[in-house]
Amino acid sequence: MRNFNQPESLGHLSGLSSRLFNRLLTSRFRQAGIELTAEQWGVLLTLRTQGTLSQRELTELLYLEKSSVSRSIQGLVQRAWLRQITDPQDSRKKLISLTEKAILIVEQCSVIAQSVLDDAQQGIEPDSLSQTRQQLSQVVANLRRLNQLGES
Amino acid sequence: MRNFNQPESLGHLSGLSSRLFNRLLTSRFRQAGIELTAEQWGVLLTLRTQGTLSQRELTELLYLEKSSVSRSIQGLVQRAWLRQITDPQDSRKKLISLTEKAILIVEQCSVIAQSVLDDAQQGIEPDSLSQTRQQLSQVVANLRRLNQLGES
DNA sequence: GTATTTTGGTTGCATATACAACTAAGTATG
DNA sequence: CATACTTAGTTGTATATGCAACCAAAATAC
Repeated sequence: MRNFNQPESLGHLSGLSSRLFNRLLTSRFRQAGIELTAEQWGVLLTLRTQGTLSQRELTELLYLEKSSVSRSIQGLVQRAWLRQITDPQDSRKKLISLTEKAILIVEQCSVIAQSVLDDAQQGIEPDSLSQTRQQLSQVVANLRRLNQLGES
Repeated sequence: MRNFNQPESLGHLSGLSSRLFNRLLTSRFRQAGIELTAEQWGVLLTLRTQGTLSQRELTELLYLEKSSVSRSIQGLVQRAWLRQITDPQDSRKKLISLTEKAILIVEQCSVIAQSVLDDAQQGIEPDSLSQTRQQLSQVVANLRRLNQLGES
């Protein structure tokens, strides 16, 4: 085992953190009467800030496989939170946008998401917090590059 | 939307980081001829450092639902990487331990996991890295507490 | 202008995860 | 001791995710 230390590794910590964030977020949505998973929330929020997007654009912004995005969208379309129309310019593309219903929900969910974030970051100095975000972004950038290398 | 900023939120960053870590880890395992997912690796490593554990103990260490652990173990037992024996003292409990085969694999995988970690952390000062780990641990602790509150 | 390649999406399949309902075994209460 | 409660695990169901194989439409090559 040498000096490999699981509980303190960034891989382990980020996984744990991600899972716990998602659990809390989903549970607070449910408390508010909104049946929405953390992942679906990510899709809705991205569309709210970016406007109409093709599925491919969503895969790049969320850094997910196209199949994952495809299925996530199927569910949200069924629940009438997303509209999916074929691009008249390019009939391969499907343009995804929020319905009016979803826009209202996103407003509510934003407040909840902010509360989760605030609660999770309790007791941490804003300065060191922004440094942490910066480091994590660097790690994410490194990993993106490394994952892409593997693909070629 | 006010000032809620998705791409920089810790929730989003940790999710992204976790997913990318797992992808890279799995892909390097595969390159080394080892069919092992990042999650299964977490189970094996925990057992390697902690020794024999009941499934309940594993759920606490990994902070997973008992059902997730149950299924993960089923797969690893089938592949003869884990032994699962009923506790003679308490026949509800199932004691899980690594097989000899798995111990050898864990050795190989430790090297790979360390390389992933090193590569991911490239370009970050060791000092700020340890600070980042500390902050993330604090966030995880906060989230654990908050999730538990919701349960009661 | 057809043939090939690339691109955008979907579907099949496997693992991961949570939650809820369930079973079996041990513990506690009267 | 019998009933109730608690604990350890499993199974059903739903979503999430990745990978590979596939389809259809667009772009490129010749």
